[in-house]
Parts: sequence; structure tokens; C-alpha cells
Amino acid sequence: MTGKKKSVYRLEDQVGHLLRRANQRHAAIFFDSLGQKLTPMQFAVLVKIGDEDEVSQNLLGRLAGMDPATVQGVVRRLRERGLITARPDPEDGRRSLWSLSNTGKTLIQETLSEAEVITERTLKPLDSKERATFLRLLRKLS
Amino acid sequence: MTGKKKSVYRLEDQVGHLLRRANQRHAAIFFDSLGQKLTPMQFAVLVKIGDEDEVSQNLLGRLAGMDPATVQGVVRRLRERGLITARPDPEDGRRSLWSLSNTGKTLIQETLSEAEVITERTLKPLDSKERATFLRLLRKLS
DNA sequence: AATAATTTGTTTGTAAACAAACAATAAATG
DNA sequence: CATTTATTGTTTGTTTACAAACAAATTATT
Repeated sequence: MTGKKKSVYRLEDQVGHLLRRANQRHAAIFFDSLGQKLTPMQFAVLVKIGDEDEVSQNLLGRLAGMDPATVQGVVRRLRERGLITARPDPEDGRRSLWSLSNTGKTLIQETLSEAEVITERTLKPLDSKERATFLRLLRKLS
Repeated sequence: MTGKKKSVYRLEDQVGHLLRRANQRHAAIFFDSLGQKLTPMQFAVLVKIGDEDEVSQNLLGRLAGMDPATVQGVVRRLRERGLITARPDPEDGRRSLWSLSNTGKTLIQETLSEAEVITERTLKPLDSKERATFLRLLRKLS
């Protein structure tokens, strides 16, 4: 009477679904506190440009984990708002080098502490030990 | 000489960034195996309609974790492909009740086992115990 | 029954996300 | 040097995602 138990596909148990939901929750938390100023990706791009001083679009995409076609739009909108500026790379005719404008620098400084609160709020359901475990395993999946 | 250590905001350590990256990886795995047939959300919606037999758009959104405005588009495209059909709810003039067409049922049956492989591939970097831990903690964050 | 509040679904607008195809430049290879 | 290969960035098209404002139908309240 033994046999293979019929597997039921439950969407809410799938890792993909749960990752998506966790992402949604984080995005909502982000929007709640910084939504009037920046999107998560705009923030990420500003942080990364700030880290590196000057970066090409392609490098920026690799640093922030974005497709080149996606970088395009994010960078354009930040430029339109005067948060970043570019100069042509003297050594490579294809590239332009992006850096933070003063407005951009100010905005990042203003929002960095908020960003830490966002991370804290996102991880609130986990205690300190769980957080470490979760982040360690999550890193393996990314 | 003690003092608060200056906190450095590293994007790649933030839970939001890692969740996003893990999601990206999962989406890529999904696309690799089912990308020519369905998107992750189309698949999720089909599964959920199949679970419930008949559902309204709003309920569908809650079941699959989607905004009503997002459900719109997903449902429209599935209908255009003849994978789902609707009838007006006789008891509520606002609703329409959606169900799988025969084509939709067939497609789900064909793809369900692939979906399990996708989950498996996504979780590959974790061993069995890590998977259980990860899913437990991830659930707390969604 | 009349009014208020809720629920269901739509529309518009903005922002990612990425495949696919492409042009231009640079680097490697013969 | 000439050709091939790789890199950088763009454009187009499709899909998801959600805020915000809205119309229509239902339910609750007075």
C-alpha cells in the first residue's frame, strides 16, 4: 500500500512566489518612507555612483544589478531631475562617465539614514539571529 | 576611545537588494524553461484559477498577490490567448467569474512539472535543511 | 427607503525589467 | 594592416507593478 504521495503544487509554498511577495512588502515599505523622493532603483543608482565617483552606464548596471536597457531609463530620469551629470570618457568614445551632482549628493546624504530604517523595518519580523541566517542564505540565492 | 562605529551603507548587503537579485535569478530560471509559453504571473494566475474553479478578478488578485490594476492586464492577455474564459456573476453585477478553458487546463497540466523543476533549480544552492530554514524565514517577510 | 460606506473593476500615468536587434567603438587575432 | 570578436550603449516592444482617480454595483447604517 505504499506509493509515491501525489505532489500538490501550492503557489504560496513556492520560493518564487514568496520572494515576490517579500519584494513587494519591501517596496511598499520603501515607498512609504522615500516614495515621494526616489524609487528603490533610483536610490540604488545614486548610492552606487556615489561609491565610485565616476562610472559608465554599463558598469553601473553591473554594480546595481540592472539590465543595460533598464539603466537607460533610470539614468535618464535622474539626469532630467539634475541629480546626476555625465561627461564623455576621453579614453573611450562609447562611454560617458556619470557622477553625482551637488543636488544628488545632498539628496543621498538626506536619505541614507532613512534607507537604514527601511532595511530595519523590512527585517522587523526576524530576530537578530534569524536575520543573519536569512541574509546568509538569501545571498546564496542571488 | 570607544565610540559608535560609522555605519557604511553597502547596497549589496541590504535585504532589499538581495531580495531583488534573488528574484531576478528566479525569473531568469523561469524564463529559461517556460519563457516561451508563460510568464511567472501568467502561470501563477492559471494555477490559482485552476485551484478555485471560478474566481472574480479581485479575488484572483488577492490569491496571487497582485494589484487589481495589474490583474487587469494579465487576465486580458490570457483571455486573448484563449487560456481563460469568463461569465458574468449572476449574483453580483460588478463581477465576472473566470475559469480555465480546455486549452488553459492542458497548458497547466503540461507545465506543472516544469514549474517544480524551476523551484528545484532556484533552491539548488541550498541543502535540504537550509531550504526549510530559508522558506520559513522568507514566509515571515512576506 | 435614503444615505453612507464598501467592494469591484477600469483607466491613466509612471517606473522598472528584460529580450531582441541594432550601431558604434575598441580590443584581439591572424 | 585587416578581420574578427567583444564591449558599450540605444531602441523597440512586451510585461509586470502600483499609485491615483474614477464609475458602478452592493452592503450597511440610520
